[in-house]
Formats: sequence, structure tokens, C-alpha cells
Amino acid sequence: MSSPQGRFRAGAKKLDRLVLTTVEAHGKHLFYRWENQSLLHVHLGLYGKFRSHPCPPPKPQGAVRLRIVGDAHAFDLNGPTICEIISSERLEILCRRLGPDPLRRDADPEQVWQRIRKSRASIGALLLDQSVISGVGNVYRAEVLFVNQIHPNRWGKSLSEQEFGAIWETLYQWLRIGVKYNRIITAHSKQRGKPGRLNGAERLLVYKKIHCPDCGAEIKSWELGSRKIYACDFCQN
DNA sequence: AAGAATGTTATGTA
DNA sequence: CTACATAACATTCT
Repeated sequence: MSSPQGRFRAGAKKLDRLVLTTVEAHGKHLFYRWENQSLLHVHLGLYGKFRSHPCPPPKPQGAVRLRIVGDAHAFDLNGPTICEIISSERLEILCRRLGPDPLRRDADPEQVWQRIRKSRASIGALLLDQSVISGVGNVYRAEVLFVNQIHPNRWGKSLSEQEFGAIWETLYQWLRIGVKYNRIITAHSKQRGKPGRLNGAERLLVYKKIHCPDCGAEIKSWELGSRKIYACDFCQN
């Protein structure tokens, strides 16, 4: 996040010379541990954003929930769903209800599979269920089902173990690419060079697309698990 | 300038 | 009890 040293203000609290000791992510929940033992929990939600400023930072713009000021740089946290100081008990409760995160070393895909194989819920809904698997999100959900040719409406229990294995493996690879380039990239063009150079339209396969990149058919979209899903009825079944 | 959105949880129902 | 579906919330961007 920021330089690990800085001042830090949260709500009525203003703390001096805090030093960041560890940063950890579990799914989309972020946890910042500070030297004074305090624990900051952040969830960006749909539009939360960290913004960097040179010092001295300008007046806070919009919903700034947190400002960290170092010697040379400052960071604002705008519009997160969650920004709170929590106890370690709360941290434990939070993490206990989160399913495995493919990016984490401690992630056990078998746990996810055991939930999916017994479920009558659609695989599309299951991939967004944070107690089943965490960190996927709406874009990767559409993309991972497309590339593995699995229809979002299929029941979890209809998937083969091999199909689930392929989903997990794809997510594992893609999420790492996402971290590396700091953006979601699922389409890899051989022509265009580095994925970092792809524009928004090029770097995804089905999400918000009109036509299927494989067969050219119209991409269908509908609500699934209270989010919009995109799929090709011909290539995914 | 209305409405969708790269998200999650609480609550209700079968 | 479990497991699903739906509503509610929050702010930004187009």
C-alpha cells in the first residue's frame, strides 16, 4: 500500500508514526496490521480506491475514509464498503466464513469441491458465494466458465471433478496474472504482445461482449446470483 | 443525470 | 437445521 511509515487517521482517531507490519488479503478482504497491534480491515467493494498524492496532500475529494500521510507521499482511501479497526477475534470470525482463496498458500481446493459437488445451486452462483470460494468476482466468474465451456446455470452437483479442477487451475493462473499486471486479463492475444498493452475490449473473452470469440454467436446475459452473467449458449453447456 | 456497477451480507422462505 | 433467493447498502462513473 503506502510507505510503511506514516500518520494515520480513522474516524475520530489520529495516530502518529505508525509502522505497518503486515498486509494480508483473504479474498477481497484486506487486513493491515500495525506495529501498535491495531488491525485495519478494508473492503473496496465495487468502487473503493486507493489514491496516491504527493505531500502535502490536497483537500480530501469525495468520500475519503482513510488518509495515510508519509514524508513524501500520502494515500487516500475513497469509497470503500468497509474501513474499520477490528479485534483479532473479529478477524477470526471473518476469515472462518470465507471459503478458500486460490491466491493463498493455505487454499485447499478439495474443500471447495466438496461444497460444489453436493450443491443444487448453479455453478455461476456458487463462484460468487464467499463461503464456498473467495476472491473470484463477477468478471472472472463469467470468463472462467466460458474458457472451460461450462454453462453458468448448471448445478454444482452436475460438474465432474475434472471440470472443477480445470476451473480452479484457470483461476489460480489468472489471478496471478491479475496481480502481476494489476488488471483482469483473460484473453491473451499472440499478435499484440504484452497483455499490459491490451485495451479493455481485448483483454476479456465474454464479459460484456456481444459476440462469442469462438463461434460468433450472440453472447447471452442475465441475472445470476444477483449479478449479471455473460455466456455463449453454444460453446458452454 | 439516471442508472449500472470488476461486491458482500442480512434476512426471509422453502 | 440447511440452502437458496432476494433485498439492502454504499459511492463512483458514464
